[in-house]
Amino acid sequence: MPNEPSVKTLVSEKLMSFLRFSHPLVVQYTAAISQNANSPEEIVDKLLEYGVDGGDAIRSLAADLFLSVSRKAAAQGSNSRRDEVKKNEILARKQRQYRLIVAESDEDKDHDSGTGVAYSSNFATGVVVGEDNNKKKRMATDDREVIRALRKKSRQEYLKKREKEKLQQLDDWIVEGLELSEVERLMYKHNKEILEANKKFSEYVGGSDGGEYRFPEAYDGDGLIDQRRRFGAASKRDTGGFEKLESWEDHQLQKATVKFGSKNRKREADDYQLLFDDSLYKLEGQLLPGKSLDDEITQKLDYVSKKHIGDGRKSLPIYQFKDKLLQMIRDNQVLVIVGETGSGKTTQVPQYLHEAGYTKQGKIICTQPRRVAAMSVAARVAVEMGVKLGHEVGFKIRFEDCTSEKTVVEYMTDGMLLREFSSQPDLKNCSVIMVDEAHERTVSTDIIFSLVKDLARQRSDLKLLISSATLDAEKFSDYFDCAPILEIPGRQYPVDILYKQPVDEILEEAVAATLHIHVTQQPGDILVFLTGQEDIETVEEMLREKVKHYGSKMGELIIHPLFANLPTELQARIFDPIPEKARKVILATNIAETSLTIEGIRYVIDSGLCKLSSYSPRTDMGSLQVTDISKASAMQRAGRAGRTGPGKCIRLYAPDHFQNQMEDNCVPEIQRSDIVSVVLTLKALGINDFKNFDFMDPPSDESMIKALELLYALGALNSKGDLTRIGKLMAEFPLDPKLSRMLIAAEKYGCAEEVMTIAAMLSVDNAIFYSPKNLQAMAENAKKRFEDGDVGDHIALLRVYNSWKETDFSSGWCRENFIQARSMKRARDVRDQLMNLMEKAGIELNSNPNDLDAIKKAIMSGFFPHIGILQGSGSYRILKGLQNVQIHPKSGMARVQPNPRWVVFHELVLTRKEYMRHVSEVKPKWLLEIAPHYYERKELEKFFPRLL
DNA sequence: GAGCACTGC
Repeated sequence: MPNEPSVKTLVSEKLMSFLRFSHPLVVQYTAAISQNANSPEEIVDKLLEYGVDGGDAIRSLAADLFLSVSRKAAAQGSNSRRDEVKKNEILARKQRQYRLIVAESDEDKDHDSGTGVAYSSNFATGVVVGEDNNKKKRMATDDREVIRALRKKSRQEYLKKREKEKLQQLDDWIVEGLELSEVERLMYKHNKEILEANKKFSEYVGGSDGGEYRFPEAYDGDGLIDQRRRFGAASKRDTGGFEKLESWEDHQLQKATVKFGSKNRKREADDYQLLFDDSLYKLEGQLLPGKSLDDEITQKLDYVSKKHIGDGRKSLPIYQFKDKLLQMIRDNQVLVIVGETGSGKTTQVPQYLHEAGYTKQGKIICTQPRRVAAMSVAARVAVEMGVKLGHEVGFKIRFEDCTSEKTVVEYMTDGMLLREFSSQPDLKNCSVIMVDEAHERTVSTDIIFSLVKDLARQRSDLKLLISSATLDAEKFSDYFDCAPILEIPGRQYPVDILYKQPVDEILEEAVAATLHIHVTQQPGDILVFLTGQEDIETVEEMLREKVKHYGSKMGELIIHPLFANLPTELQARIFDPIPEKARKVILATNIAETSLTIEGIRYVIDSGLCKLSSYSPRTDMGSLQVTDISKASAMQRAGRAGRTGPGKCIRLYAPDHFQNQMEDNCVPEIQRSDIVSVVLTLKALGINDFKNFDFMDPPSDESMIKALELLYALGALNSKGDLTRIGKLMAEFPLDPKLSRMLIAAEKYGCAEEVMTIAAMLSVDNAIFYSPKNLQAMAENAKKRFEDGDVGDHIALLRVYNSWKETDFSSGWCRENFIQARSMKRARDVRDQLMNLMEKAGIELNSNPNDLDAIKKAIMSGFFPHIGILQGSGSYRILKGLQNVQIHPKSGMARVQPNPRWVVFHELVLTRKEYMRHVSEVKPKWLLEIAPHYYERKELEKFFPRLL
């Protein structure tokens, strides 16, 4: 066939007619989808998923696409992406094997290379992961050799070319190998094997029979990793935290002999047998001996703490590893540090580096996921170093910069570092970056990973430390080109883990378990992990009732709820001292898993559940769902019982559930959230090729497409996909891009002051109004006053802020009006920050508080994709979408009669139903005025012919 | 007439 149209032409021409509003980058993505599809149906499915519905026409388009793609593939003998994945896997496996081979053969003779001394020297207790330390050390050394060789060949390259490069590198090895050392000879031999294996593999997958390659165990047919099998495979492999956890769990399960059933309990708690007979509470579990520190290390720690009484720094576990750590940092550019809480890594490592002279070359930056952590850690380090906070040691968080020109050790939030990147992409005044709590995988840390990985390749003088709690270490190491792992023990006492298969409702079980511990166990406080406020309040009530019922038969039980929305003064009550013989129970959400450490906890009850936010790019809707926690979380929760002494943890689920149902780690946040602002941030950093951007876990294609489309619609990107002037400006604001766009547009409508307030109020989530159960009617009334005249929720928020401002930001006023002072103060901080940025950007801060239409038009400039039209049924339809939604009952517009026909909304949420949150009425003709590039007159006339 | 896990710029 002459002049066969290229895939790209087909896609852009035909598809563009379906994706009537489509960004060129979206077309690129669509092409990428079709490259990977196995059949026309698959393409159609994908496109339908993305909301492109063109009926038969699109089906024939898909068939065309597929044909041309397969022809092209046949012509070039190219492999699809999944083959690439397989090949990369083979390479990786080969490399791993190769390391083993080198390590083993190394054992036979006295290998005396200069670099080899690095960490095999003089440190008997040095744990570098795994049980056979000597072997591991040597492997780590050789890893470094490999990395050096690889680095030498490929700096500054992305995944796209990776496979090709790897092969090329191997080739180079073989050609160059003239004077070979023993190690090199082995490498040569092995590389040749890899090359041959690859060649065979290519022939195999490229073969005409279309046979499918399958991996022996750990990988499924799609080349994707099956988590469970991977977990099994990982434990059989050489190194890593997987093995550690798994084998430990296995060990415990096998060893378990002591029963902790009703028999024991009766003996221990005869007095209560009437209360706690079998029908009331049955604990089917095993008493597991629990996790304990290595004896040698425990002894050493004890010895050290005795020897250095009064010297806190030296009694920390990490002190034992100081020399080794410095040595490893000296010899490697990237180091993964695994250390549990209490090991002292966050405070000590930067100090060691400072003492070792790293700060002479530049600052040491240490990132934290939380503001409080960044501040408190910096404060402590300042004390330890005997300097004033803000001088040599400082911290930098939003709204608070406590650093100076003198500062050489800087703690900051991860989001802050991301901001720093945009003003100084090479971070040239810094010598070490330590990413702490990396296992939490916040969106910011994930992006920082990619950026620093790249930066490290450009700047060989930059040192990178990735510090994490155990589980992910291997993954981090793999991501950073097989960086060595240094493991530091934490101060962790043994925790016995008991499993309880739930029979009743989980809340009932939690109550029963709490009471069981209370009457049968030694003194010590109890921490119960539940999903949210509602559950916590229910359990609190149930517990109080039980306690009242059994009266003096039971010791006193002091119950404290704990969740983020709880007023701070009530949160602080968990630290109140309690009377002797009483026991404290804390009913907490995830807040107690990471953010808050409570001393004196000896018992943990783990429901195994948590609420997890998720976002669907297809429907643009967010929701909170009760989900199983991950294995990592379960371990973290259990660990909370062993901070001050040996403890116990009751898991309200079966061991089998833990082993087989729970994921190893939670899905990283970046895959669960709206990534528009991430994409804008990356664009602003000059990153254009998202498809090949080296994410540790990439967000879905779908959310990427939606994000690009939105940014294009907002005018942040031009048709080439480059950042526009407006886009650059938008990236400056620490806001959702829709809010930034609205803010920038406000100047034009003469109401920048007002819109600034609204943006600030909207960006402090939904925690402005609160209504206590007993005073609901009053709270409702108070709220209604701001909604007077059915002005819409946006204007109501503006009124709230301005009224508060008139009372000179009074907290008393907040209390009277059922408004959360905490949120208001935050809104004020955000507003101040926005004002500074607006001034810096040269945007005029004009004001027109009475022209509500102008304000709404400014809002629409950012939120024109969020338009709902009233349907006959009383529900609303999203203009550029298919969902039917309703006005959230908490919105002031919900009770307006007749219902407004056209509304703009801030966001969609899925709770009991699909709701629009923060709604205001708008006029349809504004749409044509503000977003003529997005809506066509014809399209709008369909709904409301007369209004246009 | 419903409900807000937790962070961060």
